[in-house]
Amino acid sequence: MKVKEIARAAGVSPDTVRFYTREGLLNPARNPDNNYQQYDADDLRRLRFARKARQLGFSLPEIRSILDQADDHHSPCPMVREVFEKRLAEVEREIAELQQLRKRMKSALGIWREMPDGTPDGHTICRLIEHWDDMALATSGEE
Amino acid sequence: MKVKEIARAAGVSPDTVRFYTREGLLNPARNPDNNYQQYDADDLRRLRFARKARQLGFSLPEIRSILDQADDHHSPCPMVREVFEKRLAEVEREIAELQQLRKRMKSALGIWREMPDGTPDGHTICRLIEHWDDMALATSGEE
DNA sequence: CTTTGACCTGTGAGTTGCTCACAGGTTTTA
DNA sequence: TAAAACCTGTGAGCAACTCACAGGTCAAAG
Repeated sequence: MKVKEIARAAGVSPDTVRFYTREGLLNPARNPDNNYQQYDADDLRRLRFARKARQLGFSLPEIRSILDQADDHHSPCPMVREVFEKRLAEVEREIAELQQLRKRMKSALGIWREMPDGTPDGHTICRLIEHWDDMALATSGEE
Repeated sequence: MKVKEIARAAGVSPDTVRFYTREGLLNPARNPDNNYQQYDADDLRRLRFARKARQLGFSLPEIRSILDQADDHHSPCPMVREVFEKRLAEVEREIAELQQLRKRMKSALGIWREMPDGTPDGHTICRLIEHWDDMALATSGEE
């Protein structure tokens, strides 16, 4: 398979395929005639795995190390579980944060809507953001 | 106020203050003696506004234009409301996505825990990610 | 047989919102 | 008076791509 073909098969852009190749996640062979990259079914599996892992929040270095360990045929990935659980906790934190944010935004919008003139204009909103002083919200505990 | 002072007053790092200054969000005067930046109360208000707006998801260019318009004393920000509502929709989409993700992750973890050997190891998880084929999940509709 | 168009190659830069590092000037403190 | 702590501007680094560029290759059409 050439770049475009594997890209299509995995549902990503050719640029992404090239990028992953650069980053060492994919190790295609070469066509000696024209020096084109030649991906095989295993590359496709790796690529698909990578995409799924990305969706779960794994970073490219993490994915690469998982893939590399799997390649070495010895204990595939003892760190994966840990990362997975860490990621889950992170996702939950993100959700909580966003829900807080949504609540604030909606209530602001509600307040604005109830205001004398009906729909609030940008002017009003500017002032409200400016005086939005009860906004402690997830800024302190960044990592 | 000098950099460190305003930074502290707004709860950000001096680097951020400098960055915002570079980007034109803050227009401090200069101490002619030593060429140090001199921020005043207005800068502090701008900075605080900027931080709050950032937390609401406004981009720096957006914030700058809001601030600039407010400076010009003419109609401060008619686009703000629109951006605000767009942002709210986005937040809700993100929440939905993350909740989907969490559901998947938890159910996977649940399945793994129920498995014969009790706690799943990395090995198992690798395979499961690999075969996680029902994962259509918010990948298609990126923007 | 040549030309067009679609594909391939590698590399380098742009994106966002900071953060960090560097080299040197200034001010404060001991 | 010398060290520590601050200030200055600038340039690079981060993540995960995406896009652009200049040039090589290939299939089919004229």
